Amino acid sequence: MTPSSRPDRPRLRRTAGDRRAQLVQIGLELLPTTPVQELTIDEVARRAGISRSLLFHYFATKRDYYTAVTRAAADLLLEHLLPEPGTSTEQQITGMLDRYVGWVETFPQSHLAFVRGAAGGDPWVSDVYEDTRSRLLAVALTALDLPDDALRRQLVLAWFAFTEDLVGQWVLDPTMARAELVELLRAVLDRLLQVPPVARR
Amino acid sequence: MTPSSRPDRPRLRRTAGDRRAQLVQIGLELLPTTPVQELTIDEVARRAGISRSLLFHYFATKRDYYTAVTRAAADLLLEHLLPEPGTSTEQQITGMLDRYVGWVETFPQSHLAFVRGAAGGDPWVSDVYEDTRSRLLAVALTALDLPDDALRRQLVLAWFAFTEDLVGQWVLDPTMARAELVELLRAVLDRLLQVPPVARR
DNA sequence: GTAGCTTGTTGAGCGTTGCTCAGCAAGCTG
DNA sequence: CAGCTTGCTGAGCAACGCTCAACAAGCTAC
Repeated sequence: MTPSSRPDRPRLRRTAGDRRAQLVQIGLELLPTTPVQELTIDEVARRAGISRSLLFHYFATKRDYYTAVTRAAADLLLEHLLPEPGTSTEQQITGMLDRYVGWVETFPQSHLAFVRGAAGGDPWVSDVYEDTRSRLLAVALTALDLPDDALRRQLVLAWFAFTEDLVGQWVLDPTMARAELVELLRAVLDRLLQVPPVARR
Repeated sequence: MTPSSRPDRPRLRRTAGDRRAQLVQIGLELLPTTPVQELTIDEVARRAGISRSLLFHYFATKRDYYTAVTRAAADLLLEHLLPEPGTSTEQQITGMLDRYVGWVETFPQSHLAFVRGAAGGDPWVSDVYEDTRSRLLAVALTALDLPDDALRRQLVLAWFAFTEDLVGQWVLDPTMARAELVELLRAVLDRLLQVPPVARR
């Protein structure tokens, strides 16, 4: 394109950590527009201004690469959702919910790509997704101050799926105010946790 | 491998319809073990005993092919779930739920592959998934004899996600009797449809 | 300063896979 | 058996994941 833009600059080296971080960062930027598994090594290498080979120096396999990218995305989300430890149960839960909705509102594409891509096809990536869900579950159970028997775990996880889906739809077609959405989700979880007696009679 | 198994049989021709059906069928058989997008044309052609080229005669693109396969899988599921028109509302809903759980119990792999693959990466395949959900929604709303305002649609769709997730977990770790699971899901839907006032105050 | 080492980096190239295209041949019709 | 339709194939191209031997940037030691 611009042939004289960088005629023969003296090829600079980065530290291993820098390069890795840069490559993952590029992956994160590509995630919203590209289904995870369709990231092409060529494209990433081109953006980073390096050769394909170098990418394979840092990530043995394409899978390794986009698994790392997915994990990074998951970590970002998780970090964003974590409640401040000091506050009350109610505030922690509502806060997480609210931040989650905000996140989806801010990066709808990104979030869709993550949820879908992560849940999709590749077992490796699914593992990252499962793991993230599981960590979130632990946080939620702690915040709710609930024991984590198998049934309750299942219910809360399924409620995650409910929430993910509803928020995803709501972003596309806001049928209510944002605060109401959060309140609704909170109410559903509340009622849900009162249901379990069904399984115990 | 077995060099004399079919030495020079006189190459038989199938009708276009037959061939298409056979190819889709092969795709359906491969679905449980293979993430949709990882179906390789070579493998399918090999199983069908035809050349790669022929597959492209019927499906212009690999995407076209596995979209067709996914749609076929979705149709199978839908057909299996459809309620008998004569029966009562309650029986229709419970029946669908029961058949759904049975389906997931019978083909856990297959179902997982469908849900994940369908929700995953590729927009084309996601469309099939969305479409199936939407058709199921119409059936459910009719069975429940509910008006389909936007909010209710969103809630029932989100409940689908809840159900999908919970049943998926339950199959891996049956925390209750099957009948109880169905009853629980039914109860959750019921309470959910009583919540909407939240959005209307 | 320069020899020497570590290690970030590259280019050439191989196998697989999605896809194209020109042409062959099965099986019908007259 | 001529002629037509159309199911079907093989050769081959481009893109992509991945390998490997070798180059060179930038540090340390003398």
